[in-house]
Amino acid sequence: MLSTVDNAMLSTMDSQRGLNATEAALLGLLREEGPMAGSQLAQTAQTVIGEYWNLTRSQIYRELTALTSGGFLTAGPPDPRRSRVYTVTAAGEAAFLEWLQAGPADMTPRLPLLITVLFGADLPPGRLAEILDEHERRHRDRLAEYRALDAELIRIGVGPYVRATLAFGIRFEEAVSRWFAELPAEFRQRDAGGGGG
Amino acid sequence: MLSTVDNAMLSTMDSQRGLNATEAALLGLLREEGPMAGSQLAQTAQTVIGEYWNLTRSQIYRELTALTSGGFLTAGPPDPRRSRVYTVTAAGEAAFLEWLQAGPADMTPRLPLLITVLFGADLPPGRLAEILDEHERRHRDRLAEYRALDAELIRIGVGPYVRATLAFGIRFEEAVSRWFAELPAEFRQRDAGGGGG
DNA sequence: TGGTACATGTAACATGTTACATGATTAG
DNA sequence: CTAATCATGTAACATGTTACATGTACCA
Repeated sequence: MLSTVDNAMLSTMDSQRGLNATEAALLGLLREEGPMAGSQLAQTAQTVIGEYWNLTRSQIYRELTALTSGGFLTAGPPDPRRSRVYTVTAAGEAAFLEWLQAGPADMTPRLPLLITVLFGADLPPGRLAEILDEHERRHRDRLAEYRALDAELIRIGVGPYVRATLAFGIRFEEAVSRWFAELPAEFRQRDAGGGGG
Repeated sequence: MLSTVDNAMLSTMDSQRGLNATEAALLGLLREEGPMAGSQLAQTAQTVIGEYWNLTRSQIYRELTALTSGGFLTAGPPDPRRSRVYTVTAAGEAAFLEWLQAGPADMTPRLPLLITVLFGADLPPGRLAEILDEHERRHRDRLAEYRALDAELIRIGVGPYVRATLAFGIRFEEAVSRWFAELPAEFRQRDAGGGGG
């Protein structure tokens, strides 16, 4: 046996495994924006990648702990509110760059709305139209937000990489809007009579 | 105490909780296509909803077990390969219709490619172009498949609900293609010199 | 100085993914 | 009849989500 490290120890501080996309994103943000605490990172992540990468505060805290015990981060001393500032280590930087270099996975689609549409014939009259209207409104609002944000990003002279990710959001929402507009008219028929009974 | 049912019992056969989108989809498919075994259902699901709802065989088996113990399905006797045919019960049908009526959740985006693009400046020269080319190719292929499939669905006279879900896929892939085409030219620059080590 | 609302972090739970075990079919 | 391969199902693990506990700052 060359190594004296046992399995129990490895399970606590497994430094060797690759990152997942969430961990990579957090390391990348910490590296770029500088050291910060969990709650700040949560806010930053929501702003910067929230549009296309869903994550929760809880998840961030867990990942910070795991990344620290893996040697990818160091944690500063806790302040009065027991929050600590995390800093990317050399190993963390290497792991991040390795993840980046390896290339992203394919996306795994999750569109509950399309499940509803697929079984739309099983809905009572008018209900599908309600659902579609509601979702169409949300997407229209989001498209407007994205466009406003894009104008703002251009104004303050932000770089092409951030703008490219926002451009994706815009093209996506445009496609969704078009899809809504092209749906068969019968999908959008409200329950005309108010159906007594 | 009005009820004599204790907690241990509820944890085994909790019939009351609502469905998630995966369970609803499985019930809907079983209801529409008729009773079938786990492996058949896995194939059917992949074909019918795989485009916009990612799921694995394992997940299907687990959900079938859970739905059965919840009273939403009944399982037939096992055949030589210990596969059983599952049938939707009245309670299962009610739960499915209830999920459908309540309306779908918003989608939670997960686009690893955009994480890579965001940090694209940290990649070695040419690597981002490679990654983009690879993903663009995959999406172009998928768009072609969807279009062929759409023509086929029209030919065999399939209903408007299924075609609406496919239409979403087509509009989405068109948007993705357009986004790729509009990316700044510098993102697509391959490593020209071959960079001597 | 007490109380209320909010911020922060934690732990339990639900879901999704990967890796394995088992047995049946088929080729030799 | 035996071995290899494939189909099917199971169980362990990783990740994501929800609900809770703790304490701090602000306000009366």
